[in-house]
Amino acid sequence: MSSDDAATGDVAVPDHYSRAQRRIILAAFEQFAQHGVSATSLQMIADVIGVTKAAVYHQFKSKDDIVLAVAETEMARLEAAITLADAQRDSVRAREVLLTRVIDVAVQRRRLYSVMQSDPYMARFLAEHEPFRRLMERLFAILAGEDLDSDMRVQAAMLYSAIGSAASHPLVVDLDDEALRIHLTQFARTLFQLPH
Amino acid sequence: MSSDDAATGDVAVPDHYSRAQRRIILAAFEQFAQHGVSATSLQMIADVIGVTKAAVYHQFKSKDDIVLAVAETEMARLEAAITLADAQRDSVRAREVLLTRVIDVAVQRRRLYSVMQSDPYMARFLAEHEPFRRLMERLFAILAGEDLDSDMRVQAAMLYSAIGSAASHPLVVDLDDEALRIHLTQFARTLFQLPH
DNA sequence: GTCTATAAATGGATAGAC
DNA sequence: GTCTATCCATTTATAGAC
Repeated sequence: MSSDDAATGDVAVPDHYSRAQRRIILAAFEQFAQHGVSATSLQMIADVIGVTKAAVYHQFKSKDDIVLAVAETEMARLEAAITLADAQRDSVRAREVLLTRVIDVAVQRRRLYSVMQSDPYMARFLAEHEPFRRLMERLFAILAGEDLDSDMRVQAAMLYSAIGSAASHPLVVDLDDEALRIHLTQFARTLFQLPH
Repeated sequence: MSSDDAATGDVAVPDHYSRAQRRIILAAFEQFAQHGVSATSLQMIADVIGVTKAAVYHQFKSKDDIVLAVAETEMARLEAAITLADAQRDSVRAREVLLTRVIDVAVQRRRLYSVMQSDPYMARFLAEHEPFRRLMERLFAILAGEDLDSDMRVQAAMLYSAIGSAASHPLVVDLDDEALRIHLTQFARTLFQLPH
């Protein structure tokens, strides 16, 4: 049920995962964010849900499959933002919309988001994951505008990673969502008035 | 010998570590950068140096002690930058000097640097490490200027984490040091012309 | 300073009962 | 879908010889 989805906050978990799988995905993400992927054992995930390791293995045949499911879930949020941006009439508006959405996601997810961007295991995992690479291609293409200049793509990549790291910085945890959103927006807007 | 230090690039390794300990620190950092702290075992570190685990344990009594030594080594670079900045006559120059040095360190260290800023294990470790917290206090105080406004400290924290993440982004690995330095400098300068 | 050997715990993963 | 029980590899860490 979609009302159930909204309540548990797992709106973006792809349809093809069962209820049991979703509980694992959410618990895993929680632990990944707190301890990092490598330091999170299946036992820890099982403990959070209140089942045994074997029950977890019944839903996912390996730890990497759980990492993949977590990645897919988070990628779905980005995908939605990119698709919305692509639907805009001009590239300037597309960039505007994408930035707003990316900042929204970064604010809502905060520490969770940093797992995707900076966890060493996740980074390696995503680097070899084609769908993720394509997603980043699309994202940077929109942020860089029609500009084929490689400098702009570097700037876009820097901006994107900067948003993620700035949103999850310890000094920022005290800010409420609205304040953080304002800071990040100012941050991004300033950077895009680049004298290039 | 200092010529030896320069050759092996371990200039910043604090004096009180022996040659054997330095080799471990350098090897550990290498592995931390590649696999993350949690995913790096003492066996991996020992293999890089070509000794056994027991030899490593003879130099450091626990893995956390190695993490600490790595952190101290990297903090020494930051400390040098901050001390130099503090020696400037006015706060504007101090900020200028600090930014330049921080960017230098970020460029030189690149992927190594991301361990300090984004590795989940290291982040937890440093969060409870008083000397590191004091170092960050000093750094943000200089970046924020005399401005006691908490907004400026947030901006400073964002800028600092942004520099680190931007410097270690995959899309940036192809850039040579000079190009990266220019990008990061432009990045930082743009951000500090904030309309506040 | 380095080695072999080993302890004790935990990791990922599987078999088979309920 | 969940459980108990188990396997095997690897982990941190120590003891004691050279």
